[in-house]
Amino acid sequence: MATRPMSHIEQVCADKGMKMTEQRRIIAHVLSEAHDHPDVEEVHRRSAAEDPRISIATVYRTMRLFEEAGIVKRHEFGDGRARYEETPATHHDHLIDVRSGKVIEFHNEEIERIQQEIAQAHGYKLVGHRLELYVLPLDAGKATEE
Amino acid sequence: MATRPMSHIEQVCADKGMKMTEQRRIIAHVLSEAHDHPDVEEVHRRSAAEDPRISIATVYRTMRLFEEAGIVKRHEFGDGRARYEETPATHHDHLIDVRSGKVIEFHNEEIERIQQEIAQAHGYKLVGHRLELYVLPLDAGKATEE
DNA sequence: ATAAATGCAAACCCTTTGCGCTCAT
DNA sequence: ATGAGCGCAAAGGGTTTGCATTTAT
Repeated sequence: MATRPMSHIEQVCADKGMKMTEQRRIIAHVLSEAHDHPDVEEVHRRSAAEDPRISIATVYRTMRLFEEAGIVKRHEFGDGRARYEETPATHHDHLIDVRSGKVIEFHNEEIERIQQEIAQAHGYKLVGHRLELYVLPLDAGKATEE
Repeated sequence: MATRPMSHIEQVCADKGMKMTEQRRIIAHVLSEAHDHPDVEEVHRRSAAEDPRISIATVYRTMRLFEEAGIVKRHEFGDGRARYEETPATHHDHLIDVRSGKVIEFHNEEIERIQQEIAQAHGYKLVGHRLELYVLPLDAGKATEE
């Protein structure tokens, strides 16, 4: 109902000729605004805040749709549920503070290059990779497990 | 019953003073023999082949026990279930052929070093990482998705 | 008008767990 | 003997899905 400007993702969906329901519009907006890596429940929470007539099933279906369309990227940071971010223009990997759960993005050209080399050396073509660094604050050495 | 030689893992368990049931002995043996990355169901299948009186619940409990004791390493290669390998003496990462599911181990000192540097540059200490390369055979460029 | 999308609740998959029985120590 | 471990089946958490209803086109 609100005629707010089209979010980036909504624009992409429209360009792809997707049927744009109010639910999709809202989820697209939520994801476009997100600067973190929300899980489905969180996306649902934020979406429901904009319009309560939206079910978690729809969020699941839409995340899958968006993922398969390359609109969002799914991550599994080891906490059992999937986390999403809008497909980034520039590739990056993640550094996860295991104490706070905070996620920092980084990119390292050298690592990217070496990965390619490794794949090729084994007779393969690199089609994807996952690199996550699990870390603890330097100033908090001992108090935690693992 | 069979007085076969102690598997490596069984030895480690014994050294740690664990109560060694026949089930644990068998699971330890299965894992010690495995040269792949079996999931729980597969570990159960192989264990049950040695002795059918072993439940999947016990396998789950034992995998968790072994993992927490540092005896095995758990991996999540993106297919939804956990996969295990005996904790390797020398650290390595994985290269996964997305077509066949084949897993190849590799190690690259340069990447390891850069990871440390990245963590430190962000004010963190690296406590773990996950690096997986998803690949396709060089000679099979187009027939598959993703 | 009509096929696609939604909401609801049931089902699924992997994993964990409560409980009474069994077994290693 | 006795507490840890086991099997069973039920429960849990995240995710998917069948079906009747709603909605974008």
